[in-house]
Order: sequence, then C-alpha cells, then structure tokens
Amino acid sequence: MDTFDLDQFFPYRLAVLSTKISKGFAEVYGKEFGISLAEWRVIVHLAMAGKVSVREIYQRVDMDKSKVSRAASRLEAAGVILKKVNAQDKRLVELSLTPKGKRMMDRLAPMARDYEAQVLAVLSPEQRAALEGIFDTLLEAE
Amino acid sequence: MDTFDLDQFFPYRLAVLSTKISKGFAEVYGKEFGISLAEWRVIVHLAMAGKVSVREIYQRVDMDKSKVSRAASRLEAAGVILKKVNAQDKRLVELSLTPKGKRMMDRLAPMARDYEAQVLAVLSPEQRAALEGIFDTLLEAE
DNA sequence: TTGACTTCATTTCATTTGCAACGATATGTT
DNA sequence: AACATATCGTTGCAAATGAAATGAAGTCAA
Repeated sequence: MDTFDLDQFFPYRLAVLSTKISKGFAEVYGKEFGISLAEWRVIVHLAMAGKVSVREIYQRVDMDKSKVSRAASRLEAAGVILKKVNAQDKRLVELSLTPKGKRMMDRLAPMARDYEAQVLAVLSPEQRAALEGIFDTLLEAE
Repeated sequence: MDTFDLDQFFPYRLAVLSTKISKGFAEVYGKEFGISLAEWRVIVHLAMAGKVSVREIYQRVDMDKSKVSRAASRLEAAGVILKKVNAQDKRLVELSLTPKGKRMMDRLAPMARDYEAQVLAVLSPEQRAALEGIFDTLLEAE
C-alpha cells in the first residue's frame, strides 16, 4: 500500500494552521464581545464598506448567504448593526454599523492588528515578505 | 471609526485559502469515493500508522473525538476499515484498513500528490521552499 | 398589462458539529 | 477487596451549517 505523510501534505498543514489561528483570534474577540467569526467578518466589512447589502457582504467575505443573513440578525438584535430596506430596490437590505457597532470596531481593529502581529512575529522579515507574495499568488490562482 | 482591510488580514487570508484548497481537494476524492474530509484523514492516518486507537487518531490529526468516532463508524459500515476491541485494554478500539481500504488508499495517495502539486505549481521553487519553512515555524509556534 | 424570468434575503430542513454526559474499563490507594 | 479516580469511545443534545425552497420585488419582452 502507498505510504503518505499527512503532516507534510500542504492542504492539511494549511487547514491545521488556519484552524489554530482563527480559533486563537476568535477566543480574543469572543471573550471581549461575545461575537462569532461570522459576526466579526460582517462587522469588519461594514466598517470598511459602509452601507451595503447582504449580498455584497457574502460575495466579498467568503461566506454563505444564510450565514451572513443569520449573523446580521444576531448583530441587529445586539444593537451592533442596523437593517433597513432599500427604498429604491425593496429586495435589498442595507446593513450599517450603529454607533455601538462603530465603537466596537474601534476596539476590534487594534485587537486584530495586535493578534496578527503576534502571530507573524515568529517569522523573519524576509519570511513575512515572501509570505505575502505567496498568498497573493495562491489566492488568485485558478 | 477605525478602518481595517480584511483582505489583507492574515488570519482571514489563511482561512479563505484553506477553505478554497480543502474544498477543491474534497471535490476530487468526494466524487471518486464519496468520503468526507474527516474520513479522508482517518484513512490516511491508518495508512501511515497501521493499527491504532481512536484516541491516537484524534490527537494526531487535529479532529474532535466524536468526529473521529463517527467517521470511523461510517468507514466501517462502508467496509473500508475494521474496528476491533483491544484484547489487553478493552477500552481501546483498534482501527485498521481493510484490503478494500488499502486499495482505496493506493488511489487516494497519487490523487493527493497530484492535487498538491497542481496547487503549488503556481509558485516558484524559491517560494515553495520558503513556504515550507514558514509553515514549520507557524505550526510549531506558541 | 400580462407573464416569464431573475434577483434578493430569509427560512426550512436535513445534516454536521462540538461539548458534555455516559457507561465501560483500567489504575491506584487504602 | 473496596473505593475513588482516570481514561476510552460512543452518544445525546443544542447549536451551527449548507443547500434548496420560498416569497417578495424587480426586469424584460411580447
């Protein structure tokens, strides 16, 4: 039978590392704000993009339609975002951060930057530079 | 409010890339063998390690206890692995590949190598070398 | 205007997930 | 031996997930 080293298999290594790092960060903001990864992504995208539809979010942020919809509902219930039917096109729902949401983002952003910096700190400057190019390439591949 | 570019955030990029690559590969072996990612990992680990317990698998392979247990049950039902209570310690369940499982692995291994090669083909040799070192470092960090 | 299509967000439904509880077995202490 | 404690794998359960169905709203062509 063929032998195969899972530990050296790139998709596996990638998955393990991603899980580890995402969980590590989720613990940080989860403890502070009680939000999930999906909610974090919605908040961040709204902070970037301003007033956008559900569709715009899930197209940009690598999440399922229903996942975004549900995250948005929870965030609305928590007073973090606002949902408003678009006046021109009533199929669209405009999402936007409330003042509370903006204050949350003001604290989330530095937490994210700190966490990222801490993770990448184990790499040399050359490695960090190489990593960027590698990810650019892999992410746009195919 | 603080501005923040999710697309450049390392944990996010990692998650997107990992999802993309794992799904791409899962489609390959899913179409061929109808197995899930959890089942793929169990099979591969058994191919590497021979006769091992459930515990040994989930400790080595970054999965939940119950996930491994359920994957193993499905694989047993499909005739791919064998479950046998350890004679010395009856709490342990020894998992091993059946001949059918071994034949499956003989086809899975080249598929995996091909897929990995195809993914990494977009990188230069220098980038591939750098990537290895980077992952070694990040995976053992903290 | 009517009817056929498309798009949008939510919801439904079956499945998957992770955690905790469980029963069974093993170990260690008195 | 008797009891407490620890470990193993499975299962119960509530929550999360993804795919498809739904209904509401918009678009287009006849």
